Amino acid sequence: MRRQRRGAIARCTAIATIYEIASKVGVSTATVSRALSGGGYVRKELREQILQVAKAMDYQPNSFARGLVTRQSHILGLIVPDICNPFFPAVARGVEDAANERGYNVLLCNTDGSLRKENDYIDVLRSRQADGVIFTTSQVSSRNVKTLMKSGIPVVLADRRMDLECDIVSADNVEGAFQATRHLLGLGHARIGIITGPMGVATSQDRIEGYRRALSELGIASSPDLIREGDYRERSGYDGAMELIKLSDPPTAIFACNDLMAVGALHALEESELQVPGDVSVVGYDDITVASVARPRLTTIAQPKYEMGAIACRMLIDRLRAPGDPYQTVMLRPQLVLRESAAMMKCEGSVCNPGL
Amino acid sequence: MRRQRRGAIARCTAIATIYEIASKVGVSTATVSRALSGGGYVRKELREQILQVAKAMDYQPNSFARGLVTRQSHILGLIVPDICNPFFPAVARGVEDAANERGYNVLLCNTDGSLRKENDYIDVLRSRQADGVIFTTSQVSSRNVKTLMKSGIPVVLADRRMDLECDIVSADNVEGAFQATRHLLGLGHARIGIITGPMGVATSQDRIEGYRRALSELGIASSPDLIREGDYRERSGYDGAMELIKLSDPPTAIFACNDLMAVGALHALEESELQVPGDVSVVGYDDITVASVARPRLTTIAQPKYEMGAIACRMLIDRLRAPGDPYQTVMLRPQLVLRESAAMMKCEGSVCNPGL
DNA sequence: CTATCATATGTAAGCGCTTACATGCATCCT
DNA sequence: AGGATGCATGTAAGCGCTTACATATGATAG
Repeated sequence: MRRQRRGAIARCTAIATIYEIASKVGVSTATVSRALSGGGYVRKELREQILQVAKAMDYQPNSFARGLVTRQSHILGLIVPDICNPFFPAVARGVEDAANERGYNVLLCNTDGSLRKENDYIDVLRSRQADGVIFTTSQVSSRNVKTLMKSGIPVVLADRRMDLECDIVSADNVEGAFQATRHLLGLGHARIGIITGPMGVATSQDRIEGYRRALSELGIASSPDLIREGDYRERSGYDGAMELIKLSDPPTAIFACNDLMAVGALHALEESELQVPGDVSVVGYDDITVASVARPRLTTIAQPKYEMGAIACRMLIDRLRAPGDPYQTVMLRPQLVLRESAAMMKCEGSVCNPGL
Repeated sequence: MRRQRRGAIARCTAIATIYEIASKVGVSTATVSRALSGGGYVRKELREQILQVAKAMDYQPNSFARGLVTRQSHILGLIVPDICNPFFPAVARGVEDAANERGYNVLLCNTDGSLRKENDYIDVLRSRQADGVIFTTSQVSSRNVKTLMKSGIPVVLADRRMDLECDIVSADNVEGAFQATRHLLGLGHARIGIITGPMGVATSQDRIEGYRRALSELGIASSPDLIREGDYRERSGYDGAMELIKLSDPPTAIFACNDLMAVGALHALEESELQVPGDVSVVGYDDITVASVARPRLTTIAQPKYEMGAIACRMLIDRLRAPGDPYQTVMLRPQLVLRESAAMMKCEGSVCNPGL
């Protein structure tokens, strides 16, 4: 006993189907489908008539039905720790713009760095047949990435490394930290403190590496008491700076591994009545909005956030077309942004370090 | 000639289907479906066995197939002008958290205030059978909202009004501006400049209204030359402030209708070597991150951004269950955040305005 | 003049799932 | 005993779409 087709019942609120178009035009659904998709043979006038009727009915293809047969969702998952973290909106924007250009949509997934939430979202994305996933989270569980890839869902890692072969786009953190440190060295600073991100995270390691490399290039050994571990939050920048300036031989410059911590450092110095950049120079990392609002304005390393998102997204979509191609790593160049928080070291009568 | 079922061909990379579970357990797909969904009768041990097998196969229901028959996508569209605008990440986060709690996912739609992009996204959302849509855009075309509602897709407006019956959640902009202005009045300021948002937008109108109301409560007429139209961007705050201080009888306080413009005003005053709050007090609106980073820290009106998103989302989901219920408007209370950019007016020998 | 081919359209299967309906069995009531 | 009821399971239709295949027609080639 056949149930009646929905098309037969007038459901004025719902969206029209190709059945309705077909019956109105007097052709089969196959022809309508061909006319709408542009594939296959359809007489020119017929196609135009169909298009016109579809438009008149305000037709929109049901993407569930379409996805079910084509096995493509045109959905991309974007996994971020927290969109409220000022670093990510620009990345997300880059992803979205690139996705839209190619007819994809973005499902936003905030994980708060929680593995549980990440796992849940992986299930959601598999269930929704996401065509691909972009990870920007700091601690990717490689298990989840593997699960996705095993399910046939390609993955791109943005600003992240892993013990796993896959596509990666990243801003060169070693290079960025190197630039920041060399800039300070060039201004005559020799004792440069660093407030790092969490040691467990690859980006943190890279930035420390860049810092070390710049120092050693000038034959300066990096002293452990000048290195403070932070957690990328303002408070830890404040604390780190406080510790550094209380050292018996305090640094004349501080490199904070992100802007939020740099702002914290600025506050600590302000409270301690140290002038920035008069007494202590400060350099940040990321170039988020607050960097140009803080007083003094932060000299910082700009990351191409938007581009990172856009490129990650394009890599992902390219990968969909060429699943077999070798994995790529795209390294973007961070850029030093000169503002007022870093300046030439004061020479108090004694010898200045030679500039770079 | 029947095509072979996919289930028959081993496709190790793809996700298992209920057919595979059914055949492994030796029951029909209907029973599997019932076991997984929890509806209908299934013997207890059988259900457990099915659940176990599903787990072992790492099964995830195909949401396309499911959506096709249930006519529910569990997708909510979130339309924002630009997620990079610091106001929106928190709203988005609120939406997402509330959505997740109830098993919904969020499709992020940046429109840049462009009607074309908005139209495109409306089509996408209809095509994807979105269960509901949240608008946070400043200029909603009521046509699009109507289109959605006609397609049976409920809509909630966040921080927005319209010439249309629908659910609305909003922070009371009249009240917020009133509080800001009254605070300045209370500090002894009588000449208070205002830098508004674009006049075409309802929120701007409301904030002007609040400003006027606070002034008239003390019998002060609002003078047109103290009102400058801005566009919610930093630059226009700078320009507006510059114009205001060049007045023959310049204001002793400036109320900028958002923090970005307030920061712009701060820069203008700094450049003009006017002390804030010594010479001029400044109050902003929104309480975005920069408000607490700017020097002096901005006294501002905090909007419950996260709550606005979360409540909008909950209203939307409630509406899905009760399509017939009368429309609601939820008004949230903005809150004055006291920082350092506004202070008691200097009394230069002459008469002070009486505090409030 | 028939074989070949490009064009144009229809038929119907099937994507993976839910669910109305049918069926079967045990239990319980009158 | 016969019917009603609750539980457990199976059968198969159908959600709206794409697409392989069948079919038909006119044009072109040999």
